[in-house]
Amino acid sequence: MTIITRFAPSPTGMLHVGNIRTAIHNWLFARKHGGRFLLRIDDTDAARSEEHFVDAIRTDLDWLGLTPDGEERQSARFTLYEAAFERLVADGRIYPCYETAEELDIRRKILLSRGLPPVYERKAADATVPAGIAPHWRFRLDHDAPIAWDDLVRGPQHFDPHLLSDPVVRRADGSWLYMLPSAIDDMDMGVSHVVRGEDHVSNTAAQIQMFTALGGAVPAFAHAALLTGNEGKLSKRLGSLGVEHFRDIGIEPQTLLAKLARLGTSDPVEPFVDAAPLIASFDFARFGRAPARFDEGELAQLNARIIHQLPYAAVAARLPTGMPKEQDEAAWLAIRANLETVAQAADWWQIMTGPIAPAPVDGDDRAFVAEAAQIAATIDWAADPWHALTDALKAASGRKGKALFHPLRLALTGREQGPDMRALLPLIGRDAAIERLAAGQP
RNA sequence: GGCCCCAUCGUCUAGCGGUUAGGACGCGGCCCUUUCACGGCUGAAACACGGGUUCGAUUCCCGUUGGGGUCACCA
Repeated sequence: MTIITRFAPSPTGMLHVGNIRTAIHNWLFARKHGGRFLLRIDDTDAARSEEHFVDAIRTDLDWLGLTPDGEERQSARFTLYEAAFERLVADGRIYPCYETAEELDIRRKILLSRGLPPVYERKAADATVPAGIAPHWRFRLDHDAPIAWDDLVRGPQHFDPHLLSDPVVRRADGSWLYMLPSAIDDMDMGVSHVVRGEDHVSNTAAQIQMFTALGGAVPAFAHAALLTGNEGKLSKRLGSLGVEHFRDIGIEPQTLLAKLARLGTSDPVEPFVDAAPLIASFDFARFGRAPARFDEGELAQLNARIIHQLPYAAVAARLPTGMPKEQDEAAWLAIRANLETVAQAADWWQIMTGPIAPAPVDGDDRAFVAEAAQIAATIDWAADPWHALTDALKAASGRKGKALFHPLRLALTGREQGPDMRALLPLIGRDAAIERLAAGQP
């Protein structure tokens, strides 16, 4: 059996952390089993769907490296829904309703205030049908068919249909609601595994009866526990954190992938630059059933660890210019361990290519730095100028340790700390180095 | 309120009756390093509470408390 998963966002907003995690789960599961990962744009709600969100979704998935193996759009599949709808109406599984939204709302509140589950109450078969009102339509749940499935994350699940409302599947104006088209599409697209968040479990209960009523096979389900914010609550912030935000603060796609693939599982979050180990270890059996906390601080630290490993090829296009081409890679390798974001490379690039502001060298060190400038002009710059320079200076000045190297670093880079000078000095270059040392006083 | 999940270090978790309660991230210390970072080693750090069951409960059962989800003409 071919594994087919789908990610089905509705283009009513940007993708956020929760969405992205669901997409990652679907992608990982399909990849692991050599299956197909499909993107389905759930845009049945014409009023709220916007085309630029569709583009944004594609762009975000692309940035994350979650390339879909196919794409569908619900707005292009209405005839399919129409046919199924008519069949279900003929079978008596879909029936017209005439209550107004206000009516239903009041009824719900009454039920709730009496401590009862706010479930939709069907009208008697002989109830009077109001004239001149276009009906909306509900799917009739089979109250005599207990609902059960073996969830890949949650284990055996059971639902009593009496506790569920007959879901509204179509509005009075003919527009579709999520529930039925989703089930139809999952069948039609051959989706074998529906992977989504825990907030969908009760939908699954109703949709299982739809699959059956439609005469199709019921797919497997995996409902992952949701994410919470730092405070342990499902924060609004979490819902607004999108790919764009992460990209803006310098988070790499690999970081998001590594974090979201493992958060809430029993596998440790590790700084994988490559997705292969994430794919190999992906298993719903390792998912916890309790909500997991998404922490931006932890994400930033993971990001740094990933950047420290990023090969030159992965960042070359984003690096600043100004470095001789043959030294570009060496420059990246020299500084990457000191970065938290790739954008910070610009600071070190400036230091390597100049110009830099004259460093505030202590009065005591000025003569020493001046001496360094003279020696720098005499050493061999081809091999290891840093050692050549410091060795010569050690002999000439008698200085050693911090007193020896600290004034040099300061004069050469303008900073107290940074990458290994041995790697940095050749990249700064002979002339610039001598100049900076000579100008070692403000 | 009904129904459904869940409850172990700060965080993510392993544990499936008898364990020095393990790992990862973070944190502290040490080492490496002529700085910082990286890396290596090491340390501190947890079974929500109350009843049962049992020779023995972190583990099984019930309850309490707490957290999450859901009960839309949103997805």
